[in-house]
Amino acid sequence: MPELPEVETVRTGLAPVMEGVKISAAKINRPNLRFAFPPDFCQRITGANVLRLHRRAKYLLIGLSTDETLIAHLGMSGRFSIIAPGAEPPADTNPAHDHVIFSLSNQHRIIYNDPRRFGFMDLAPSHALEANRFLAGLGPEPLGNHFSSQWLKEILAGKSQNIKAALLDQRIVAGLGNIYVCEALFRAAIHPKTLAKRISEQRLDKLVSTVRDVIAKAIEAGGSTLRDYAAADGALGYFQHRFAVYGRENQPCLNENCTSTIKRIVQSGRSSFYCPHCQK
DNA sequence: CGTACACCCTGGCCGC
DNA sequence: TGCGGCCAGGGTGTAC
Repeated sequence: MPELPEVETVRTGLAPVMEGVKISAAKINRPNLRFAFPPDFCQRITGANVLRLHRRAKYLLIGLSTDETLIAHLGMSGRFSIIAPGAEPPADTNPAHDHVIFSLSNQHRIIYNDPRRFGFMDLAPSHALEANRFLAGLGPEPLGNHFSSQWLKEILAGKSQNIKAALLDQRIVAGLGNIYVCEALFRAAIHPKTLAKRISEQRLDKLVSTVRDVIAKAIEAGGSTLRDYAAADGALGYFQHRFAVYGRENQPCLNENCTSTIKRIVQSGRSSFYCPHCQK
């Protein structure tokens, strides 16, 4: 489900309820999501105080007073819900998929629900997070200073990949998914099939700024709600209303003076949406 | 080595 | 209304 803006929205929703609060109990309802939970998962987090919530790429990072960090990935359909004291879980989630339940010392519960179970959780030492198998090797954050046209030029050299696949590669830039790659390429007027290493530095500059812009705007909008995504407080994102190409096959291109319609092709097994007239 | 593809899983939607 | 087929925001392991 969630790409970087959705995970960031989840983080800002969970932080006020979790930060500075003790995890009084934890329960997992199945031994594994996508992967097995780390050994003694519940035992290791029970009694810990939550320090700060962070995010890296599409990973939610929950720093604990035990000097361990809980790493959570929401896969395609993962959702955290905050249940206030006496309140009921959201009616639109199937309780059969409530896989992890955290009980907090402030009487709130946090439920992790994930029908497809593509999400997963891990624990890693907070002082050596970058060595964790999921976090090691991630590329720069799209909103950070290390993501630049110089970096792209460097890392794309020698690769024979189209730009769509390159931007989905988390080692090249961390946190983009199918939606925001499609949107960024449209705004940068780059055809998704373009061989990445052949894009000029000037066009890479434009691409870097459109990636930054689309991600920043999506975070401001609270992410995109397509099917079941909602922030932890239940709020719906609304960036989906600003999609220029994603999910708009056969609909008119929104650029002024363009009479073309949006096309859909499949690249590396996923849909790419683009305007054949505006993106070269 | 890099790239391509199958696969993990459920649910919603579409067409018949 | 029921059912099969297709599609979905991701990441990994394996095969070339």
